[in-house]
Amino acid sequence: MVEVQVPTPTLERLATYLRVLLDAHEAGIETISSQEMEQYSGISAAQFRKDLSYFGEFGKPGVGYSVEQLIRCIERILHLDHDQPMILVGAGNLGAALVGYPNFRAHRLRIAAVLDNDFVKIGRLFGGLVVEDIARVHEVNERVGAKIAIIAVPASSAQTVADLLIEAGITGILNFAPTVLRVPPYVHVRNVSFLQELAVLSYHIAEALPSVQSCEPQPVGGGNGRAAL
Amino acid sequence: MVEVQVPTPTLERLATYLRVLLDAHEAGIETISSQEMEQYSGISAAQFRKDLSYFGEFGKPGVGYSVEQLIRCIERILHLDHDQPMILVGAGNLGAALVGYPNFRAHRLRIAAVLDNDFVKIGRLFGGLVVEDIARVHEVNERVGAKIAIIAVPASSAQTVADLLIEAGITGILNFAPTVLRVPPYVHVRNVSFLQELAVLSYHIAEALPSVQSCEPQPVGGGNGRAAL
DNA sequence: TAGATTGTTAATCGATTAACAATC
DNA sequence: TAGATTGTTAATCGATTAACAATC
Repeated sequence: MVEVQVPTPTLERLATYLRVLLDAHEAGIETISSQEMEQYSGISAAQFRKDLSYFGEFGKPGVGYSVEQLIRCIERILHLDHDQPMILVGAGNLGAALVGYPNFRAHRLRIAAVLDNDFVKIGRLFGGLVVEDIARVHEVNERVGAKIAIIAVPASSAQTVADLLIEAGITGILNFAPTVLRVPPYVHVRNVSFLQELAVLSYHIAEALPSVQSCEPQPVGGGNGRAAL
Repeated sequence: MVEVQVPTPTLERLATYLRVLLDAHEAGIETISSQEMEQYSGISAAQFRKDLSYFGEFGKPGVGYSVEQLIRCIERILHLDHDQPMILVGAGNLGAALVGYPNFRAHRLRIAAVLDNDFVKIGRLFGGLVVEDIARVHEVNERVGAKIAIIAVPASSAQTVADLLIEAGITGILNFAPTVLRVPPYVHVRNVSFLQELAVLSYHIAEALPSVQSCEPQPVGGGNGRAAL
């Protein structure tokens, strides 16, 4: 049997479908069609059906999908149907936002430990947890059994932290540090970069303006070393 | 002249190139080849050259790219070569992390105003800025002249906030609220969803396990209404 | 010059969209 | 049954990769 690799965009959309379905469930909607999903999610009906087709058949022709059952199925696909402990590294501003993030719980994601290397922070309470020493990550993870970790430290220490986490059994990393992590092939990394997102916006918003669209080609060396601005 | 639309993935990578180049510049490297860029960025040399080709010619065959000049070019392409004021909406945990985010400045991005609708927060200092009333966003933006805004409010109020921002002249939105924003076509939205990222990781880390890969098809109605777990 | 590396074209790959037979 | 909507296949679209002539 040839396993078809599920495209990453499909997985990303699955999370959106789940959110929309939870809202619909909340609103008392029991059945939903792919057409209605398109309206709520902004993702085309064809795309929705195609995405689900990677995992099985969940709808009934002429009727649609049971909201409740589809929620359960997507939760199972994404393994959000059981508690998922996570390790947070970095007890700074961003860490505080994450440890207090209210939406994790609905998806059974839970920050089970907070680590840092700052002795001023270690031992203190942080979002209801005692900050522990990153040097003891192995020991900590024997206790909490996390597979996923969140890196919310400066770029300069992100790689070191990643190495320690992987050694402690982490196989999925959500990386907020603006740096490329080098990890073994079995470890999955997802990067969140505010700067990248803002850079894309910055490009687009300016696009609407008069247009200094293309960058003046600037000869390397040879010339006077100044861009022809 | 047929304008070739620059692919979004290219724009995203541009931000990564810029970061790598700034690091290289910091390290005193003056010239860099696409091959070296591949090593530092994890993005293939061919991809790097292709990405740049949308904007012009920046290298010298046999030599490579001037780090300094390429930095200037990419900054210009992304319009990060001049100050960019931004409006932050939401003076909560996440807002605090954003307003204190140290990496914005290097890219000349600056949070110029913080808005909220909570009267307890309005008037208070928040990351060096006085929190202002979201209801006065138009007035505020006449002062700061932002084109980009960051939405860091609960999903329930995100759409209302977006509408107000757009009315106040915002054309680029970085949305942290887990909801699909409806905006006119000229407004660009980038969504950051921690939950989505974690959901993708959750899928992958479990993939390595024994394999409950595919979700048991669950008939809609008809049956006993229970998944065959 | 010879070696290195660019910018670009063509080939490949993968994801999205459209269409429709199957089915409730 | 007739109408609606699914799951899937084929067509389209777009992005990535590989290859190489041009050029420093």
